Amino acid sequence: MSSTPSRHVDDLSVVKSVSLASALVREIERLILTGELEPGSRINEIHLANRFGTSRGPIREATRSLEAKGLVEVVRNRGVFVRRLSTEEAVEIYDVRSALFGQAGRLLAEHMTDEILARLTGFIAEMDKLAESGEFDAYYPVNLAFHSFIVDSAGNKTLAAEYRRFVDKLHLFRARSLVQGGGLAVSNREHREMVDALASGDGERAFITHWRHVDRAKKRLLASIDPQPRRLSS
Amino acid sequence: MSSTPSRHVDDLSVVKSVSLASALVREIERLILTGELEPGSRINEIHLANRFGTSRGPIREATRSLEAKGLVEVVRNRGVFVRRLSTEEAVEIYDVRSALFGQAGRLLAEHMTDEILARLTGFIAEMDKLAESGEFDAYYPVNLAFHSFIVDSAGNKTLAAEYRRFVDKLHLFRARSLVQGGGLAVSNREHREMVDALASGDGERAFITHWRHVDRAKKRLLASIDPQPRRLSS
DNA sequence: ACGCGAGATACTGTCAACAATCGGCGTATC
DNA sequence: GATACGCCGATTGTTGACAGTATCTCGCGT
Repeated sequence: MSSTPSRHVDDLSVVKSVSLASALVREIERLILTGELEPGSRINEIHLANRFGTSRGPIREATRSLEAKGLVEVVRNRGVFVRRLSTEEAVEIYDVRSALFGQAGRLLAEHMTDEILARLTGFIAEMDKLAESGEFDAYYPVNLAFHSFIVDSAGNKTLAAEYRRFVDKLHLFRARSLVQGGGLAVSNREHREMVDALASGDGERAFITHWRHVDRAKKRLLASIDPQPRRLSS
Repeated sequence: MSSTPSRHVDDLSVVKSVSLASALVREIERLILTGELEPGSRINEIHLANRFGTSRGPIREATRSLEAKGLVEVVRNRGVFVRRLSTEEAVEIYDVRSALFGQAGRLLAEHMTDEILARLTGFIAEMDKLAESGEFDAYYPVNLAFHSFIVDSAGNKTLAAEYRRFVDKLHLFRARSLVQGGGLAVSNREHREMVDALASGDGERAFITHWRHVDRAKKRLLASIDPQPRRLSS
């Protein structure tokens, strides 16, 4: 419980330029995404208020904000609960994500630069190295950065924000490890196809490769969750 | 579709099953989308509280929710303002919308039924009739219903909700009429292409027709706003 | 022992009051 | 006459208190 005494303290006293509620949104969001507040668990307003040294007002504003973002669920007279994603919802999110990511690929392909291409190939080389040496823990963050870089470079802030929101939301799925894993070497082959398409400047081709990359991740998730329900196991 | 736009009173007394703030979100959202609260205007908490007969607390919760939805903007110590969309943002939203709508078309194509096809062709026939007889005012709502029906039938609630959110958000664009108009007869020709693709069950083809339909609307918007295209292709 | 209902409890929903901050307006000064 | 300064009203930020509701506990009856 009492871990990570690093630089993240539950103290918002320095905050003045931005509303207290806004800062609380970020903090509570962090608690949720790091798993400190587990999906399904209830959020106690008084506890949080004490923890952050504020009253319940700003806490309530923050939770309503998180509700609109889809991270928590508010039940009248019962409280707010950290949202728990069903398999169906996770799959739905994958379909939204593939659409957005494909579009990002299309947009990026239409205004590529040499510098962007260099960055992209750099990511791939790094991931190749990590995959070969078996440093799986280090692979995932680079993979994430690679995807983020593509979305951020597409030149559509709205699209980028939405994509990021759905990636965050996937953390609420029970089997988080499943959405993180994925082929590695297989995945990086797909990455190469994506970058090739981007380099060609063909928006349509870029869309397909990017869309398919996420769609395959969805299929892997489905396969690992629903393993041919033939018979009830012992 | 539980909206009864005819008789709307600023009274929420009947509400008990759902939180007051949630009801306020809907009400304020309505005020914004109907244009009663114009983009750029400031929302006075006390005025709203008096209007709805509540205190400022629930109003604040509602506005924070709307902030997360992207309908309003909160400036510390200054208040909340109805969001005003720049041309760039409107274009960005079109790119998000086309991605989502294309994906909806793909999903729908993959599980079409005769009944859905009948409904779709019904919409098109009705729009044809209205376009010919020049009833432009009646055309737009049917057009909207047609698109909504597609997105709702795709079988992905998350996708549908997001699509709807962005369509709503486009109402915050200064030249609302521009996003409503659009070829009519031209538009309905595209509609026919979309339905043909859906009927064929070819997801890829459905995606392209649906994506292109929204993308063309974006191009029309760009053309009418920026009369000299910097670079033209396609 | 077990089900059931009244009371206790803990929490959320809402409110009114207090504190802090911003913008406007008048005035003084150069 | 123009500009800088400071006061004041208006509005937001935050808080603590009160009311209503769901859940839990415990005693009672069978």
